Amino acid sequence: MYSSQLLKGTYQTLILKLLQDHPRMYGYEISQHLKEHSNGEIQLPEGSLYPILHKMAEEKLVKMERVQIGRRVRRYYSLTTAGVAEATSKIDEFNRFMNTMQLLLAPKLKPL
Amino acid sequence: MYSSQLLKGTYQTLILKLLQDHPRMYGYEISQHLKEHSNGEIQLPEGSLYPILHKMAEEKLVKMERVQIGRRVRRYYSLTTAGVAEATSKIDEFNRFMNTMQLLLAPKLKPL
DNA sequence: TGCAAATACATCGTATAACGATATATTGTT
DNA sequence: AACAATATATCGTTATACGATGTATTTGCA
Repeated sequence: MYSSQLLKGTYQTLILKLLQDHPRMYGYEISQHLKEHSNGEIQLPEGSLYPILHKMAEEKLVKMERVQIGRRVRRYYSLTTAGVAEATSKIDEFNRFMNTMQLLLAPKLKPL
Repeated sequence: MYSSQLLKGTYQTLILKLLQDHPRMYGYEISQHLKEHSNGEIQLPEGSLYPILHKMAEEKLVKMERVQIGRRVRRYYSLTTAGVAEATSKIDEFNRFMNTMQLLLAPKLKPL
């Protein structure tokens, strides 16, 4: 696991990216997907996941629909039009950010 | 400027990296260096900079020495032995983190 | 000469996130 | 029957960053 400090501010971007690539996902599915595709390095805890999802719904970046699965109600999230734009923008920003950081953290060549 | 969310948790790493590459630096110098070498994208505000520096001094990652410059006292910071180790470790962690993020945020190829 | 901008450091109060702990209920496995 | 996994939720605490603000010195230039 990376220090929680690093992850801060990236959760929303990661969730937007996942919803960009999938028509709809539910909370638990999102957390499992991140865990698996990061080799266990990113484990989004429930205490963080659900508040983020609720906030994004409030901001109209995602829409939620309840789907009855047996006796259980599952909450699916998908991107709104605003969410699609936000996803693109956040991912782009993160890529630029990574380029800058790579530049700044690149090993300094020892002078001859 | 990147959203402040993204920068959170990277300031300490950036400062450690700078001190790794320079024998000693003072606060204002650090903030100017970051600004210039990021094309203005990273502007570490004083309200963040000095508390971080004080905290790192408290944690014995850096040592501070006052140097008289004319009538002004300049505070130079340099890495301690523990700071050198911490720098290496933080930079390494950030690089691994970037690899993971690049993987997760890579554009998904459209299936044929 | 005078005044603005740059240099240099500092702190307080606020805002935002993230997270551990905890709770609830269902479903599948042993 | 008991336990693990599935699925969602919230409360209270902690960590961090930051805007605003304050002080003082030095440099540049009109």
